[in-house]
Amino acid sequence: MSAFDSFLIGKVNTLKITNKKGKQFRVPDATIRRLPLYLDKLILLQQAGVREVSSRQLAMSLDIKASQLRHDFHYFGGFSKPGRPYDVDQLVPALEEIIGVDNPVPFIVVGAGHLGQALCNYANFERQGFPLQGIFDNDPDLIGTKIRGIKIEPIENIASVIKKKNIRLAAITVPSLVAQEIAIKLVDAGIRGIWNYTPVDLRLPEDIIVRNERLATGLMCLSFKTKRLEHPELISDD
Amino acid sequence: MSAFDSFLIGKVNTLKITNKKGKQFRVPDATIRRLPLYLDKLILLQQAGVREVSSRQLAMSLDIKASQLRHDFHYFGGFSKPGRPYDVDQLVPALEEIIGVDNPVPFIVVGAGHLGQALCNYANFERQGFPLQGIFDNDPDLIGTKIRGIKIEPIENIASVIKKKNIRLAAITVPSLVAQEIAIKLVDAGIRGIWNYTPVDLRLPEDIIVRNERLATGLMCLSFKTKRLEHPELISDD
DNA sequence: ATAATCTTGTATATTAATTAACAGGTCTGG
DNA sequence: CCAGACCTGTTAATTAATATACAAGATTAT
Repeated sequence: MSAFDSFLIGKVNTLKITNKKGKQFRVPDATIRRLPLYLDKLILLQQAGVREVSSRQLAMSLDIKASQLRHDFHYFGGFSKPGRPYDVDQLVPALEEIIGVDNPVPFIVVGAGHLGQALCNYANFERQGFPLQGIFDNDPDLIGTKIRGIKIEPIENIASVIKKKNIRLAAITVPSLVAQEIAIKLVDAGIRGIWNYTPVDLRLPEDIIVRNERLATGLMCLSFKTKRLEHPELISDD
Repeated sequence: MSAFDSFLIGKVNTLKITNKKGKQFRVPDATIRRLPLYLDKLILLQQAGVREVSSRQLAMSLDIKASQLRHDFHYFGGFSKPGRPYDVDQLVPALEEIIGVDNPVPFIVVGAGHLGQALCNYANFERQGFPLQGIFDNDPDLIGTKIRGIKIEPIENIASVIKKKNIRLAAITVPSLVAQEIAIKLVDAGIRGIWNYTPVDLRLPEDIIVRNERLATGLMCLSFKTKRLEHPELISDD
């Protein structure tokens, strides 16, 4: 099975990159999407004490073809000595740099409802290089309470926190009605990437990256496929 | 911007479908991925009282090309009278049937940690046709407590609930160590689709649909793109 | 030393997905 | 009644993504 999200929808910010050999490539979106999965798996291997991994092994564990993995890596160049498998301890930081998590990337969560709280409680973000630096909501009952040691602040504080801590990424889990308004506020304060959990199509300047996340999409995809496996009359495989 | 996840990784269960005109198509995975987004948007339009929508309007609101939307719909056939835009009240149930949510699709959540609780608390699943029918965990402190009126039950009860309520879909948010074991248990009890929030590559029979979800992936994609927009020397656009 | 078996990088071929183009149908205003 | 502006469904063209193939280096065993 394979991937799915808002990342599929909308204009693709095609990125060109110059690799270490000075050759220019347009990195396909499909490749960009796989980079975090490679990194994720490599970190697991690293933690397990694995020092070397071949494209074949790594690809197999991700259910993709080894050639595709090599093809993906090829855009960035030179991850291994010729004829030798990849060195995990070398590949991890290389991928971290490419993905942009070589230094911690702080982010904030705006909207501390159930979904917002869940995001805040998800400890793995920190481990994966994304320390949570602020939680904001306008509900007086929530303001002042803490999640994972971080105090929920009123939304009016957002701009000053963003500027003070130099934050670029924000997740928004606010009610639809205020989503656009808050997104603008975030962008004005310096946010460059928005992780949008609301069902609103945010209209923002072109250089702001928006990633729309829709939880139910996952269930719908599962539903589509399981339904057809259970009702073979809907499918025809020749 | 566009989509991104585990949906991209692994073998694609290519589905063929016979449309209303008796013509057979192989529905591309990319199309399947967009169907829930179409439905989602159409329901919003329906709630807003919109009766008709053209491919151009609908596509624009999703930031895709109208021709792509028509191309996607084309696999399933006849959604509109010739020359006329789509009838929202007609299209919604048609898409619901295609996606398999024309009848409610019950699901369960296994693992009631922070992430599991967040999923359970996300009210929109029910509204979108996925009523939550059970929450399971082995933590004695959690068993018996309620989330949205649903009591957390011990994992040993899973099989009987699945069978009694005829459940096909399950989300798992359990610790990695027990993920494979629990997945097997679910499949044995009748689960056909697994929404996997653990970082484990589940090894299951071929006819079981697995959708791997990785939260941090979203932040990584944002990070990759914002980093390159902020450091133009990494990009070269000609 | 050399054959067998690993490995990666990369060019080529194949397949999939997206976009464009357009034949007809509908509707509105004049 | 006809022109212009919509509309969809469908095929064709284009572009993107994936898979194959293989040259060349490394390693191991004999």
